[in-house]
Amino acid sequence: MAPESIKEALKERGIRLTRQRQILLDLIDSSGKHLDAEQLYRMARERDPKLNRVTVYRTLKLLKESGLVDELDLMHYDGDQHYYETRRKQEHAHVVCLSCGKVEEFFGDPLQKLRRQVENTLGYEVAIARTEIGGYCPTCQVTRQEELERASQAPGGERRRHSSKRPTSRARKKKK
Amino acid sequence: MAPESIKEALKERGIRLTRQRQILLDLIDSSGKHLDAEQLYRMARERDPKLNRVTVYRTLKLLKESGLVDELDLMHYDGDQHYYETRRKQEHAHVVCLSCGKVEEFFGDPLQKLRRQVENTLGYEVAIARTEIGGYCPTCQVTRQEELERASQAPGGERRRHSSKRPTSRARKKKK
DNA sequence: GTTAGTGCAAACCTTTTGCAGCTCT
DNA sequence: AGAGCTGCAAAAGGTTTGCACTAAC
Repeated sequence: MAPESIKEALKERGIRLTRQRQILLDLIDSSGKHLDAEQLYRMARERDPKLNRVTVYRTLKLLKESGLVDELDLMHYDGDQHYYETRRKQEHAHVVCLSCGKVEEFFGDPLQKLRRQVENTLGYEVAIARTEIGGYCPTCQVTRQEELERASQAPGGERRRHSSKRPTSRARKKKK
Repeated sequence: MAPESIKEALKERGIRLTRQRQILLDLIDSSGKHLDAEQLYRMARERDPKLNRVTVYRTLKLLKESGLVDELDLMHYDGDQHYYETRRKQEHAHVVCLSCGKVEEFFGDPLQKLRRQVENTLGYEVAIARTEIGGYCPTCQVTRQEELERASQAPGGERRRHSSKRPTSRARKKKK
């Protein structure tokens, strides 16, 4: 959605287009990435150091409720925060690599079919559909394969193979 | 998945089957509903008043990492907590009514196709797929229609129509 | 007897709320 | 002028962590 039409949409709803909201709208719309509230807050503060974290949350809530942005979880790969993107023409799924965290988007007819089938078979009026897929990207599949081999060769390396997990989100957070 | 095979799977991994875990496993597996950590905790305490909330979280984390249960958000309809269900044979989507909170499950080939296409076109090894759909169930569609009509007839009832939102999760929480 | 798991208290991260003051229209 | 919005401080909700003790293998 073009920045202009977003702003139009807000005006139409009697929602004021304040300086803070313009900054946030710009950031979400132009970044092209999936930003969470904290990242958005940091970026916004570069343009207006007075802008408060609370305003970020309030704006996001507003945009979400107005259907202008979509809220994502991205499989909680990096913690329990939410990510945001402007709602685009085409429905798409988000594919997250559980090993390196890369996020890719998938467009394809199964998504449209899914929506239609839910409407037809369950009689729902679908407002929003979110599909998130966790897996391993081509690059990380190789790495993982090597790790598994190494583990099975190591002495006593059979039990508890699932404990070779990456640090938790909290742990990673602190390191930053 | 039958309780027995879950327990087998754990034993295989060298994970101890403690009294607390048996209780929780039983609850998740037999309830048939989508329970969150807090509900699970309350129910577990009825069987063992000493069982701690932390144990619930730790057990859920363990089961999730072992791929024995799936974690859901259910569109955050009722807050930001997570819900759990034992991983079943058939992949399915969760359809949440944004008005009454009812949750239905949808099985259908678009889900399998989606998975296959992501694997083929992006080259990912898919580990977990989660599709959540928010919408309005047949019953609530009627109610909603009436509300919209009433609103458009009411004096000055045009602007800010999106503010006719239900109370936030936090607000609802307090009422309980 | 080890090692893994538990309970308790305290911390943590993310998000929301109350309220006084500011600002768009 | 007046509703709407912001900032600040404080709280809340959900979840995790550190550590001493206990229980499963």
